[in-house]
Amino acid sequence: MSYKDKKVITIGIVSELTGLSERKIRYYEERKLIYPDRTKGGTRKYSFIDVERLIDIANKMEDGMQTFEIRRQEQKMMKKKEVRDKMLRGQLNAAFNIRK
Amino acid sequence: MSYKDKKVITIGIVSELTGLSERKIRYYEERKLIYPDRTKGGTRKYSFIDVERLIDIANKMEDGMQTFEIRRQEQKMMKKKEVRDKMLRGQLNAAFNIRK
DNA sequence: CGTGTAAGGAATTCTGACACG
DNA sequence: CGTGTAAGGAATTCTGACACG
Repeated sequence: MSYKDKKVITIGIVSELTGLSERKIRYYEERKLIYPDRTKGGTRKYSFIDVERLIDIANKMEDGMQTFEIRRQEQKMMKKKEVRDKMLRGQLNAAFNIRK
Repeated sequence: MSYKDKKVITIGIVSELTGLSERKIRYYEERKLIYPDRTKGGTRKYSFIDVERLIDIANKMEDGMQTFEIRRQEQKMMKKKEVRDKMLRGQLNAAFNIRK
């Protein structure tokens, strides 16, 4: 796992990096669009990938998309990816079995 | 500038990442071994490179090296790098002048 | 639905100092 | 010299709620 995925940034910095208010950032979490980690004390911690994702979310919100639509769109992408990966694995297995 | 160089991590997280006490981390700054940024409020912000550097410092401290030695050693490395870069630039210029 | 804001409290960080060795 | 700690204050973050639309 690279530095991009390490959850180490507090919400104030994320707010500066993205230009989004802390209120918005917390709200997008409430709407299951983002999943920060927490310190023992309860402070949120984000990764650079989260920051990139928030910027992406912000763009879609500007385009008039609603949070549930963004979430659904994301789930579709994940589904597509899963199917693609499953097929790829199937082909790899087939290729190996042929050799046996 | 990559994510590694972005100063976005607060001292508590850096402490967890490096295993060093906050006291030590602040002390190494006082000794000019590390240079965090600050928020408007005065809270320190570190980069992943700073974290790597702190781990390096910790190792040298364990080896019994003193802070001023670590600083001096670092300055020597920088000096070497400067000379190397200067020579490289000189050769590049020479190569271009030949073509003219 | 998405977001601003005031409210009160808790977690985090800051500095300067004293201590020990 | 390097580091722990108690002290007091300031900056940061948290949650739940009310407001508007």
